Amino acid sequence: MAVETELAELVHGVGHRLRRGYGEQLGPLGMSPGQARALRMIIDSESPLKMVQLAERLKIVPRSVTSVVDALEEAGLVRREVDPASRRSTLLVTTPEGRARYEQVREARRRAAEELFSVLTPEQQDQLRELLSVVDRQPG
Amino acid sequence: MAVETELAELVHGVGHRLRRGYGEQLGPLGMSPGQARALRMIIDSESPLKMVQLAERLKIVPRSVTSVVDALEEAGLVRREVDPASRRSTLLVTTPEGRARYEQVREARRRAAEELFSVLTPEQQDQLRELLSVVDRQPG
DNA sequence: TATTGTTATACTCTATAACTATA
DNA sequence: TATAGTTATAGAGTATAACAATA
Repeated sequence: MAVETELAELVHGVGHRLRRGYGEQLGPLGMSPGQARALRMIIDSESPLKMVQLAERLKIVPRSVTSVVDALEEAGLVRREVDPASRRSTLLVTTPEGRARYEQVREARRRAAEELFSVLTPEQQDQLRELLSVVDRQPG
Repeated sequence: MAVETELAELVHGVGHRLRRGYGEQLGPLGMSPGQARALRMIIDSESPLKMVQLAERLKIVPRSVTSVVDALEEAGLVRREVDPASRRSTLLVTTPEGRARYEQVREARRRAAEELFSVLTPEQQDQLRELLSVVDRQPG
């Protein structure tokens, strides 16, 4: 097998393990990984995000963001507010419940990642992060 | 952000890029990445695979394999045959078209992976493969 | 009783296209 | 006319549960 394709297979495998583990940790919290990821983006943002901005950060199309935010709003974790600066924009603001839930989500995420990557020494984790950063931060 | 969760984010991002690139390469061939992956497993196997065995190798449940194989069979790339050794088992055999198509699929896969990982030197690619192997080959 | 595969169903993640409201 | 978001729809990938056929 070509060197590159083997790498592809490994990324696939590790990603699979990650989703499985994270999903299990997340299950009791009643959220999907995608919802948790969106909640994180919303909370981590300095200023309230618009739908389009969340789409950009999640690297998905605006229509797909609508579904994710619907779920978060229905769960009472975020609210949609009309942007005072332009009525066609929606601002996403977190509720106290959303922020509380996110603390649990972050802990679940930490546990899942630690479980998976603890086979590596801290130095190896650094190396891995370095290499993946190069791949993930190239244009395109 | 914790070291581990940052790693999780990077694996997610690289996986996303990989699926996107591979999907684009694969589009003209009329196959999804999942179908291509299954076809590869079937062809790479020494002896004809049973459905359960394919499920194990793809790390998905047997029910999910049924759908993938349905698609491959409908496209004329594989055939289901009754196992002479046990009538409740199904053997998966490739057609000449399946094997020809796989050559194209493999080339598409090679191009997608090369495009993504060519920002790394060959030595870095080795390193990355080493590290990911450790993570992916742990039990669980 | 255990194994193999399937029917039926559903959830997550994501997309394109067409439309509405606003700018 | 361009932008922000939504309704409608679809497809890929995966799962659980119940069941039939076979062993």
